[in-house]
Parts: sequence; structure tokens; C-alpha cells
Amino acid sequence: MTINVRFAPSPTGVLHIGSVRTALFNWLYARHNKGNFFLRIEDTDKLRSTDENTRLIFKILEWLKIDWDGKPVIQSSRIDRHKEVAIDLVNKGKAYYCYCTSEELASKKEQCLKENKPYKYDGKCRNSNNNHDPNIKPVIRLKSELEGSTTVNDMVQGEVTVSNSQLDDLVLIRSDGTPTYMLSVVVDDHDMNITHVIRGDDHLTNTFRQIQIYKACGWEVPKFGHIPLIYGPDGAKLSKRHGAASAIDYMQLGYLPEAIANYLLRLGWSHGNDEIITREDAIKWFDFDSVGKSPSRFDMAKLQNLNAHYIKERNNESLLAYTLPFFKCTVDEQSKRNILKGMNSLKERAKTVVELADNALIYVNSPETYEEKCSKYATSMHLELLQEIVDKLNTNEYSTNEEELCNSIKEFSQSKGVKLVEIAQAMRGALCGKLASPSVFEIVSIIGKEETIKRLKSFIKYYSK
RNA sequence: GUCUCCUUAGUCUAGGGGCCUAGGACAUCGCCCUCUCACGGCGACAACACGGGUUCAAAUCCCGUAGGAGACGCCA
Repeated sequence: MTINVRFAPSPTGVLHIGSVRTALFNWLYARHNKGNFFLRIEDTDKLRSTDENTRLIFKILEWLKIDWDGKPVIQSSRIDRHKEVAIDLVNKGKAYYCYCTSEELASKKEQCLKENKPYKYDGKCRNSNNNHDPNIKPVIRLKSELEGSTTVNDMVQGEVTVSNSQLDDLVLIRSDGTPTYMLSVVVDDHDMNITHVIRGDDHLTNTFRQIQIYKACGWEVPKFGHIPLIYGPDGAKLSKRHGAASAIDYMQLGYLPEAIANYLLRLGWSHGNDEIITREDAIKWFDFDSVGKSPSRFDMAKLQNLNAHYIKERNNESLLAYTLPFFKCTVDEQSKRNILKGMNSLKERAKTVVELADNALIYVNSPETYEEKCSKYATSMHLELLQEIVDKLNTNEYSTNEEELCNSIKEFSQSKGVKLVEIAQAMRGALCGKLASPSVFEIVSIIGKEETIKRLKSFIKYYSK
């Protein structure tokens, strides 16, 4: 039997990072089992759904290389089918028209709240379809089972049973004639031949209601896997105030898709002590036995660590290409070549590509400003030393070969009785405008004699005033 | 409130009666390397929510308690 799974986000908001993990788990499960991974856009809430959000869903999945099979199903295009199923259920006596108004129900609900009783639709219209106001547009409700219990054998949560007395007659079709989410998911999952419904565990209790719809329709109930949610560092729902909740934010923050995927995979799933997991291994190893039941918190520090790892792992050319859009200025061809030359050193200093682009600026422009701390290495002594280096560079006494220059400057510092760090830091300030960077000798070797002299002179001039 | 689920260091987790003096990773701290910042290497700190059982033996099984989360819409 072919395994069919689906990812069914609704474009009513920006794609949440937790949803991305749901997509990942679905995708991994499908690929592991050589099944299909379908995509369905649940856009039936037309008021809140936007095309922009839909576009972003595709963009992020593509970015993460989570590819889907076939064409995405647009739920709103299937409304007629959903209605048809509901009408059919009414005809079979499995559902009924309910003429209770929202106001009426709201007051009943309030009453229950006051009395501290759990609210449930009382089933007023279930058996009495007479004497209703013809002006009222009815909803269609499912006649759910009153007795017994419903059990889900969940791939993650295990066996979970709920008494049917907890469930009420849910609305299938709203009074405006549109189908509800509960109906739509069930019909679509059935029609799409979904064999395994893998989603966030906020849907676990919905599942019991949905199973009743399956049963009423006489359809086979798929397998379910409800994965725990992801929370923010404080245990509350992950949101903007924790840094970022939407997947697109992480893209813009300079995280690599492979880092996000690896991080998300390890949140709630594990394979022994493995931390860095390739796509291939993830597909090979992924299963629901190793998905934990407890919710996890999002930890930026660990994501950063993983991101730093994947930055180092990327080859320099592809990393540069990926980083280019993150530069705040244009990067000409010569600068690109220089960045590439210094990339090995740049790589190990960056936790995000935003940082990488920032640090790579030394190969694009001369420093525009000097960090306050630079003044510590701009005393008259430092400036004199730098001037001597400028002169020796000018007369070619010093070469710009990294190793040779390093040796020369070391000798120079010894002859002057000055610690190497004093000279190196002064040079760093002059070359970078700040006191943290790759090796100054490497920088000189990359930007070359002219540029080096220019930057040293500017520094001397700036601090001579 | 009702129902459902969860609980190993700050965080992600391994573990499924004896291999546990509880393992790994991130974070933190220290040392080494060192032209700065990083990388890397070495090391340290740090957890079985609590209370009862069952058993020769419990992080592991059972029952309570506490805490947390989710659901209870004509939202999805």
C-alpha cells in the first residue's frame, strides 16, 4: 500500500516555524516510505487568507527543499464537494439542519460558563425539525454518536480514548452555506487518499470529532500522528517576541535551510546521540517510534550553533552566492573574488550569513568609520609604526604575501621592542575599522598593496588630528 | 470548569527493570592554541518534578499529587 501524507497549512497568517516542522516530518515520512507528500492550501477562511501568505508557503518549502508531489490542492476550489457530502449525510439521516441562532447558542454558552459547567450543543434541533422560523438560515450539524467512546491509535501519542459523551454535534455547513474546517479536512483527506494524517497535537482532540465524520460517511479512518508543539524559550507559545515565529524570519535572519531543517528535525525526534544529520540519513532513519510526546522549546543558541556548522560545511562559491543578497551595498566582481579568497577565514567567524556579509565588508569597502576602541591602538607610537610599515610596503621591502609579511612584521615588532599584538591591532583598526577580524596578514594579502597603504594612511591621518 | 496529553541539567535529548557513579549536544565557565575575534582541542559545572507502592533491584512498571500544555467556535 502506498503511503500518502499531506501538509495542509492555512494561509491566514505567515507560516509558523512549528508548521514547518510538521511539513518536514510529513515529508520525511513520505520519502522514507517511498510514498507521496501532498500539499493542500486550506484557504476556506477567505477573509483572513491572503495570496501573499500562500506564496510564502511555497517559497519556504522550496527553500527547505521540501518538494511536494502533484499539484497543490486548493481547498476553496472543493467547496461544492464538501457541501455535497454534507447534504448526502443529511439525506442518510446522519446529519441535520439546525435552526438555532448564534445569539441563542452564545447565551446558552454564557449560562454554562456562569454555572461552571462544560458547554456542549444541547441537540435541540437534532430530532425536532418542525416549528422553526423560515427566515433563519440553518447550519448542518453532524449527528454524532451519543454512547460509547472513540479511540485513536496515534503514531505519537499512543492509544487515546475519549468518551463520546464529550463530543457534541459539530457544525458541518455554516449558515452562509460554507463548509467548516472539520468537514473540509475529512472530505479532502479522504478524496486525496491520505493514509497518514501527521499534524500538530493541537488537533488531537479534533481528531475524535473527525473520526465521527469518517464513520458517518462510511469511510476508512486514516492513521494519525500528532506531534507536540514547539514553544518559545519561556514555555509559552512561540511568537514574535521570542525573536521569530515565522519561517520567513529565519530566512531573513541569515539561517541556512539545512541548519533549520536539522534543528527542526532534532526538536522532538532523535536518533541516538546523532546531532548533525544529513538529508539522506534523515530520510533513512525517520520514524514515529522516535518522536517524543513532550513539547519542546525553541533554542536560538542551538540553532546558531548548527547554522555555524552548516556555514562551514558549504563550499565557498555557493556560500558566496547565498550571501550576496544579504549585503547592504553592491558587490563588484573584484570584491567577490576577494571575498572568495578570504572565505575560509570568514566562514569560521559567522553564525549567520547576515554576520558573514557584515564581516565580508572589509573586502568591499575601506572602513567608513573606526570603532571607538580603535583609538587605543592609535597613539602616536602606533601611528609612527604604521607609517614605517607604509614606507616599507611602498619600497617593496615588505611583500604582501601573507606568510612573508607576517614574518616581516614579527621581526619588525621585535626590533622595535613592541609586542606584535600592538602592531597587529593597529593594522586591524586601520584595515577593518574594528578590532575583530581574520588575520591582518591575510587581509593585506587579499586586498593588496595599494588598498592596504590607502587604508593605513587614512587611519594615520584620521588620528593625527 | 470539563476532557486529553506531557514532566531526565538553563535548552534539545539518550535511556524501556540490573550495563546508570544517568550518556550525547547546545549554552555557561576554565585551560590550551593565538596578531584580535572566532575555529579547534582538553576539562568543569549541571538533571531522572514530588509522594507512595511493586521488585532482590526502578529514571525505567503501577497509583496518587503538583506543575505545564492543548482542545472545548457557524477559526483553521
